[in-house]
Amino acid sequence: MLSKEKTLEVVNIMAEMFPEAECELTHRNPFELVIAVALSAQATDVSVNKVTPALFEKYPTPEAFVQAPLEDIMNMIKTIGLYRNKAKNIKACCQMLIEDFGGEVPQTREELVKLPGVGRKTANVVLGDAFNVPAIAVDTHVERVSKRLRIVKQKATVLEVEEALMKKIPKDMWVKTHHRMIFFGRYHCIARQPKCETCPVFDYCQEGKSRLLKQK
DNA sequence: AACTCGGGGCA
DNA sequence: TGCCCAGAGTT
Repeated sequence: MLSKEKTLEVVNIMAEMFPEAECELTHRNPFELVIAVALSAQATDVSVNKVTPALFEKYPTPEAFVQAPLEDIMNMIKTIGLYRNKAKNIKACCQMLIEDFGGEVPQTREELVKLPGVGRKTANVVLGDAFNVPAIAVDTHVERVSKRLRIVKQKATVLEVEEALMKKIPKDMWVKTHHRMIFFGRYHCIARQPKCETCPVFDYCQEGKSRLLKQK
């Protein structure tokens, strides 16, 4: 496995690659962030950003979503896939926000994951981006990059990835690290065709080396 | 741990 | 055409 020191070096190199790396999901407040990130499950950030502006303009608050016709929400998010469950989750989520949390987005992980459609990953994004609470959200990019670099073993679970990153990276860097790894995974260490030939962290990457050997 | 949801993007 | 996408919920 990649050592703590080298993991930190790798993250710093990623920071140089994407100095502006931040959440690409459009959001103006914690509430919109919760909904937008929940909608992004198994969908691209690009496709989510296409539907959220109109959605939040029409339904800006939990109260508005609760009163909205389910059919209309479904129709407005139809292009992102999994839209039936997601539309129902939005309404149920908003209902719970009103009934159990006074209409405000809760600021602990235990409370956040109670919200329908909000799992550990979404909760961690909200904690980090909306409330500045240190957390590492492990999505497909973070998981893939961590495994290719052997920061964790190949068969590690999502939770094990999160724990390993928390152990190897200083707490005050958690949120930024998460964004940098996502950018790195999205634009460089791409799932199907990683750009190993031009990769700044190639020297640290076990999978990159074996992949290049295989090509010959 | 494995399975399902799902339309759109891209090769 | 086939594979995958800033996951969550259920079994």
